Amino acid sequence: MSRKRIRDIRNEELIEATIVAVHKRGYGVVTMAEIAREAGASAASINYYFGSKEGLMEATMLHLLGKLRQAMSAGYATAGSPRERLYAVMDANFADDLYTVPQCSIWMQFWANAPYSPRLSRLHRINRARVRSHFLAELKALLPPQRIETARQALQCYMDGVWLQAAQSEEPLDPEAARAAAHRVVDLVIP
Amino acid sequence: MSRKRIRDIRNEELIEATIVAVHKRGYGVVTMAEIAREAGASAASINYYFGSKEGLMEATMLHLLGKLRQAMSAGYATAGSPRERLYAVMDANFADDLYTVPQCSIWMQFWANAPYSPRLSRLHRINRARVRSHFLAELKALLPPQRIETARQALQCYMDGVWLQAAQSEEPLDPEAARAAAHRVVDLVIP
DNA sequence: AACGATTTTTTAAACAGCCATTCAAGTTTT
DNA sequence: AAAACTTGAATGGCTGTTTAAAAAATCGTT
Repeated sequence: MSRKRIRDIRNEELIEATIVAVHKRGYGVVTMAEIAREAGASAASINYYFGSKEGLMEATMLHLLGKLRQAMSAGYATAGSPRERLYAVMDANFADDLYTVPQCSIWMQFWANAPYSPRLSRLHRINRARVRSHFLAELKALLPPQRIETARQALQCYMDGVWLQAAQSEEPLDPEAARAAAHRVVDLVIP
Repeated sequence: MSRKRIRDIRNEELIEATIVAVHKRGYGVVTMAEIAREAGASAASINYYFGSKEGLMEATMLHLLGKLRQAMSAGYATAGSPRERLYAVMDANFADDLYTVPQCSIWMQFWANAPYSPRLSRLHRINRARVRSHFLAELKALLPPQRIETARQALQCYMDGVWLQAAQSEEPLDPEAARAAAHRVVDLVIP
């Protein structure tokens, strides 16, 4: 039992440290030593747990993807209509514990590096397809078929674009305002 | 005269090589030697012309930003109404000679690295502010004040989001289709 | 047109530094 | 005692930049 526990604790600590360190220095530039220092551990122990730097990055993204998926599922449970479920998708993306500068920063680094790492690009494809199918399912109930694809593109690209901008921000973000803005965009696209 | 010429030729060659090499390998990973090989030159000559790797990157982005600004100006000249000028902004972003995988790829790398380089983040701020003011100027003529900001965000984030997606593409892009889709999004936002 | 002098361009080699990963030798936990 | 965990130090390799010297281009003068 605690054999599992200690490993899980270290994993989480190291992943949190990775998020902070990558945010501070950038994915391509950050070193194992910096991440280790951030976690109060040694570079060697990271390899002990994750095998390599790439393994650590994959685990970190897996962690964030999990959080996002979970937030989305939670929102879906309480939404009662297609439009509310669209709101829920947006709310999940701009949830208080996801829409922060360091995390948007990581996402940005993730996007930028996905084309050069099969493991990362696999995660990227899976996540994008999932979000896409969520959008399509709800839009089908709200729009005539010939307008669905344009609306989906507008909404999905909007979400990406907001994160992209957020990653550049030098001040803390305002998740509540982001959710309100996202709702207005949904209303703009689905009158 | 030809004293200037040779320098300009090398500059352009090296910048083109940078675009290709960064697209192939990623900003943070690409080496001076790889860029040099792509250009058929030596790493030392890059430093001779650009002073450093960061100087080369800045020059490369300056080059792309110039192309974008030029495309936008050209479109503005022939547009006769606010809506057509909005189309023109979109058309510039998805112009045949800008909306290609390698260039979207570079833009992605640019975005990801801007927060860590004062020189790059300066360029980023300038470009974003310029696009923003173009949008605002046209939207002012088309929408009541309280709806302008939401529409601007929707359009600007859409543009960023499409490029972000394009950078992940493994096939050549279809600029004409992208322009048509962008026009539909404009029509969606400005009925 | 020719030619030596001067400036500009090119690069091979040297330099100095940094990095991810491994490993052996410890420490802690079970 | 055995297994799990931790790390300092060593390894091997790669990087951007500088330097010095050669090659090419340009220029002033005849």
